[in-house]
Amino acid sequence: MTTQRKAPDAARRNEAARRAILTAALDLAGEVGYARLSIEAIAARAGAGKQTIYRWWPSKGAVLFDALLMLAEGPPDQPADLPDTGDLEADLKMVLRATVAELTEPRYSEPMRALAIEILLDPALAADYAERLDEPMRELKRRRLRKAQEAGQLGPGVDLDVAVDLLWGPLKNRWLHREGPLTAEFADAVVETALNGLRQGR
Amino acid sequence: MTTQRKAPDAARRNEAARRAILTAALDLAGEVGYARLSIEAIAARAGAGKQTIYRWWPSKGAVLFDALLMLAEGPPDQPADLPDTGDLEADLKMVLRATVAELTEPRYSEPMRALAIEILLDPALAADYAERLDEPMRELKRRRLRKAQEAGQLGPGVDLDVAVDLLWGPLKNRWLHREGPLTAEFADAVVETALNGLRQGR
DNA sequence: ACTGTAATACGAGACGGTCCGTCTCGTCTA
DNA sequence: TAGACGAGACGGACCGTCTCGTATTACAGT
Repeated sequence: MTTQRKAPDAARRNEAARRAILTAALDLAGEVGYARLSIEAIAARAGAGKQTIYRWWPSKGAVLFDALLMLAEGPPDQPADLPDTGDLEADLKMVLRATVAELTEPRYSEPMRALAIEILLDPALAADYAERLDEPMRELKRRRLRKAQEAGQLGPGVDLDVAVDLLWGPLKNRWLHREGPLTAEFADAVVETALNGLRQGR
Repeated sequence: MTTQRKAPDAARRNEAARRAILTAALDLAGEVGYARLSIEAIAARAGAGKQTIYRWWPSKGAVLFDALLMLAEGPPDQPADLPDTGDLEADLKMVLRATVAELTEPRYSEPMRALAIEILLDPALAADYAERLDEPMRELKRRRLRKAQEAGQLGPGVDLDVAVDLLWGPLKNRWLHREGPLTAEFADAVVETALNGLRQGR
């Protein structure tokens, strides 16, 4: 058995300290970016001891992850499914535009970029993120595309994972690598081009 | 005027030290990955003083960049253009498969991932990389696609930058985020799906 | 319910460690 | 003889662990 460092007692946890730490992490990530985001700075800003952070989170990335989850919990608008009006192109444009808006929103953008970078460096965090957020989201996307495929709106030979990569990959790339303007127009162009194919154009 | 720290005399540069440093950086990146790659370790491995590194490179990422350029200079197979046999699909598959092979090659993969991460953290390095490698490569890709478009093999409304993102973006994503197996089959699927569009399937 | 007690999370910060980027040193070489 | 070189000392930033009192909390026993 793994010699488990005695687990802290969740019942006695200080909720105010938890929120202060997550808020400080979010604010600092937005202000100074990933490169200068340190646990010491988070603790100082939150008025917390470093040990309080190390007691409840395994890494800086885990703090950021929780902080972003907290931020997303404001309005509990967690959609159980992607929109399905029957018009695949319109639905995809709506979803990708929403993704663009989210990735462009200043309050989210820098902390999310910091988290994305941390994920590249930390396999454990990557696994956690994949399990709790990425894979569920991908499953929603696959499901919507599968329904379209069953309705004959998608070629029967299309690999749904490839389709997801084709639609969402370009957005993620532009965002993470700051390779170009991330606009609703770009989202629309990606959807149209992916659906119709390069041969056919828009 | 910017108070320029007096530039070192390139004529007196020790070529052996330069090569030792670049080789050490490459080896260390492959062995311990980005997270534990330090300038101190590079200097120690190369038998060089730290100052020698700081004298000639502005950052750890710049060393990695030069190291990879050195590695790529073995066989000077720099293609001035992407292949054009007239068969766009076959040409694209060939190029994307080559990209997959390169990103999969153990000797390149880890150092390139380390460089990619460094680029995310260092705007100056990002600009340098974009100017010296990424933008020229993108221009080659656009050029090949433009010829296809002029030959009527690509829809006239297709934005060539979107097309490049659609074709190469999914590969880059899978590679950097280790999101799935990076195989020739995946490259082929991306090319086929992007060309024919999701509606049409393969 | 009330209160006493034992447990423990908390803020603060000291500690040794790694790595940073700068700065001397002699030494060697072009 | 000027300047690059290897070596490494230096102060500083953070790391992750630890040890302090202090303050809260869960859980008695009445």
